[in-house]
Amino acid sequence: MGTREKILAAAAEVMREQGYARATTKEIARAAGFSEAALYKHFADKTEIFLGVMTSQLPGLNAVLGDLTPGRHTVRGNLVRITSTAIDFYTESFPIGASLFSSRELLAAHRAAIHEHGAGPRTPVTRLANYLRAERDLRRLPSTSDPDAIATLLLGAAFQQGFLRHWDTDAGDPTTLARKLVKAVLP
Amino acid sequence: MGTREKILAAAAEVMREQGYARATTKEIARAAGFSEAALYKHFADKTEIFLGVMTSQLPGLNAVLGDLTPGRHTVRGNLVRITSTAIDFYTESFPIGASLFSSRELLAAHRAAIHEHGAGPRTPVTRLANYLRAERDLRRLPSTSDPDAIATLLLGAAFQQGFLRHWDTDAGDPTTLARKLVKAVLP
DNA sequence: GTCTATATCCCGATAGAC
DNA sequence: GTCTATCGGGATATAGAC
Repeated sequence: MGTREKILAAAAEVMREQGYARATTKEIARAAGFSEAALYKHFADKTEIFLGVMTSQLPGLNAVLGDLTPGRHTVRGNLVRITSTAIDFYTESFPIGASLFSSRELLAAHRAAIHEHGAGPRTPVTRLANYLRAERDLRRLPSTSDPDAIATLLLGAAFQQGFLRHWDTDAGDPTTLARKLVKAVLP
Repeated sequence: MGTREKILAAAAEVMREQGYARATTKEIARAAGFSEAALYKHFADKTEIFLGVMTSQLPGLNAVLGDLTPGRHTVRGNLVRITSTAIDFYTESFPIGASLFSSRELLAAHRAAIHEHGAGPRTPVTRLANYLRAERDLRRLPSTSDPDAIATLLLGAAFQQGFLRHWDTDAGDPTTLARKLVKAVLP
């Protein structure tokens, strides 16, 4: 693992554990085992470090969404798996994502950065809705069901769980909850 | 409005508009029309100001939930109104709520403060679920429906919308979305 | 109660040696 | 590429006059 990667991993760890306010260059450097000056040989400024964390250190929800193949397994099973994974994903990324609201500049910089990748926080919802539309076309979902609404509901609930799990540490098993939620949207 | 209230209102405004990082004592004092020293005559420290904002300046979702009376109006109409209000509520409070993740101390302090009031971020979900249980007992909901799941889905989706609306400013009308979501969870 | 002025600290970022 | 040392600035919080 190169210096750059070590710095990003350390930054992600500090942000998760201590919050953005404590994620100072000094603290990141200490956690990475380098001097502060070394950070600035690999990144232009602190915002660039933060953007690097967002794009490379957060676990991928998209990878799991990519495995979704219409017609394979059961729709219900696929939705449970996606919802459960989404709960874990949002739980992990919530503290770092929330840091975006520390400053308008950070939010704007991040928006610009990921806009270049053509992705965004709505992407998972869109992809899940597209999958559901395909299943509906295959007659594996009633023609009356609303793919967009179902995707919004399931991933929205997963998103909020990501927040709530930092509040109550004693939240239940993601899969158990996912099963209940899916049952409520699939007739 | 007393000095204390002016300070809290100014602090809330700055946090919403500029983010927590820019919500410095200097900036809050300027927005409130006082000196920085005046802040410390009314609050012990900056954390106390933040806690005051959280408890007194955020709009109440609970007030609307209190208006819910099982058996009155239609279940569908009630759910649309709650969901739509929740979208607005979460949109307004998201930037300030996200600031909680700036530091572990802030999160811990806030948790302790609202624990005394016996409330928390799960309260709206619980109250909505209780309302739905009552409607189910009145046979206005199928006996097979899951009140907890429906409440989690609707308020979860509203919560995520609160975030997404800060990303895309061009999000649709809350009521229109609320109607689609409610339709998907009510058979 | 509110002000001006200041103390103290620590942040992000850079200079320059090796 | 990495270090030590340091700068300029701005943060929270306080002292003391009115």
